[in-house]
Amino acid sequence: MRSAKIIPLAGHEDMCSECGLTAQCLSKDPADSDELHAFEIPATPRVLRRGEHLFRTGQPFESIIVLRSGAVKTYMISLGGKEQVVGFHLPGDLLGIDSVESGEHMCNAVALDTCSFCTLPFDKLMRLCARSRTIQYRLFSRVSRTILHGENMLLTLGQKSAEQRVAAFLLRLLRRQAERGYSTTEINLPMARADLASYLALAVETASRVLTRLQEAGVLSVRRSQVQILDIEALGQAAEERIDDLLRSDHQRQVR
Amino acid sequence: MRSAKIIPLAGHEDMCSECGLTAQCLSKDPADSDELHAFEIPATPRVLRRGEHLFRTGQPFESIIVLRSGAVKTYMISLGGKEQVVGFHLPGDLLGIDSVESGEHMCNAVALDTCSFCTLPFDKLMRLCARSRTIQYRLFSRVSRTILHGENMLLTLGQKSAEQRVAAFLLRLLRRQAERGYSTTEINLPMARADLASYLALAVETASRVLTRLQEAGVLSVRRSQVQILDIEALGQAAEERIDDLLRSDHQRQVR
DNA sequence: CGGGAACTTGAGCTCTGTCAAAGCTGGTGG
DNA sequence: CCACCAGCTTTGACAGAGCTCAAGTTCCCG
Repeated sequence: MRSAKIIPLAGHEDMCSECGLTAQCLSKDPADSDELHAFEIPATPRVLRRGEHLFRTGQPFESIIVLRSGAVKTYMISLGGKEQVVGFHLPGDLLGIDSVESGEHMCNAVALDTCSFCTLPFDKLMRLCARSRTIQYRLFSRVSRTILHGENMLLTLGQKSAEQRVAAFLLRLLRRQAERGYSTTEINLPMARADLASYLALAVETASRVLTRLQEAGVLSVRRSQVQILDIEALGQAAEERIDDLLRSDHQRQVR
Repeated sequence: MRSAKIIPLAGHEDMCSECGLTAQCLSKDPADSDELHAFEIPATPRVLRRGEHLFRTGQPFESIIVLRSGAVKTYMISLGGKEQVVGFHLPGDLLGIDSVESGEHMCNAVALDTCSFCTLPFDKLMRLCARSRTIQYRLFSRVSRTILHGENMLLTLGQKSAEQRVAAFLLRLLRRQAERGYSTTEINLPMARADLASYLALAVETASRVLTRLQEAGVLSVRRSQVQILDIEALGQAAEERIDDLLRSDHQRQVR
């Protein structure tokens, strides 16, 4: 096991205000950023490289983690010793909320590429919540979204075929990228096929074959981790999902 | 669609203090019960009969629901119009937290038998959280447990066979009954086979066959919704799960 | 007591998993 | 700078767990 050397990010004392993630993080309101600061939140941002762990099962849970850049996968080890991926996380995502009750981490989190993150000590966060309604509400919103996403995963695993699952997965990635202002035609899969497959409850070979099939059908073009979406409508059909305006072919962002 | 007639439970003005669920609900501390009261929480408990809905997809989300008795299933309808069960809920469980972000219910909740529940207006609950650290913490604990359970479901669906899933499901039910002080040898399945199967991402026929097979193996005895556990160790093996002391054959409760 | 819903059982088929092998690729060391 | 190697990915062949369709059986409720 590689040990996780956590590197403090130099030269950034006041990250929250210059984070660029404020819309993704706990509060949109700059005023709240001061509150975060007053509560000594966040601690100095850290950086990890690919393969290093943010935390492991059994370690004491003390802080919620806010991912600032990079990608992280969370996974559990079954009694049989096999790995099961339970989530992929992008900048702005919160990690660790599943461990509040037990007080120790219930899964493992590993960097899929170089990533940086803030740690919000949970007790401080709780105190802050009691003071700031905005932040309290944002936090519950996030948690609510997490639970909802889990329910949607159940629906996916319960009703969709291998092809539909992979297509739906790609759509979700695209949507998340769109929300963050990234490309809606190109995906750089940060995870290995095995991870993708595990997450979707498929065999690696099946996941691979599905991607090949989607490529042969002209829906997309894959080369290792590079995925070009050629026909988003077709991808939507393959997933049996509606594709929202965020992803429509003209790629116009809805402005309100 | 049957309309949900919500019947106020007569003759109970101060339910929280006589709820008997305090250990399951938001606070163990009787003092906090006063706080709940001071915030006009809960509203008058309600009763629903089998088949009636607590809420439906798209209805405005205003209150968290605490189930007091009976059993409830939550489900979503996929684009194809098929029903997907996403949860079964027992007394003490919280319903609706997945809908905070969107402001409207994202799934349906229906009573599997006669059940009673309290509604906690979410805004009042938020204000209460800001005042009582105990309740705030308990609420986050619950939410954390919910997320963790979702992750465990992913693990189950990703790695377990039909037989293992059914066995694991029964074990979980037993464990929940044990926590609530009910039998650890007998289960009265409140849901139809179809619901059970949907939840475990199986066909009805498969679920049925698995139960038959477990019966033939002498692990349990099924008759419609009545399940007698004959060999809990064998059930644990069938589920590939460790069985905790709560369920050990002597049925002694661990006292600390 | 009868009808319908829920459940079980059976037979056949298909999707996906498993096993095996070959192809790529990026990183490392000579 | 190039060659090699380990790990990741793809492809192929095959088998089997679980799904589908269909027909019984049981049970509940009116």
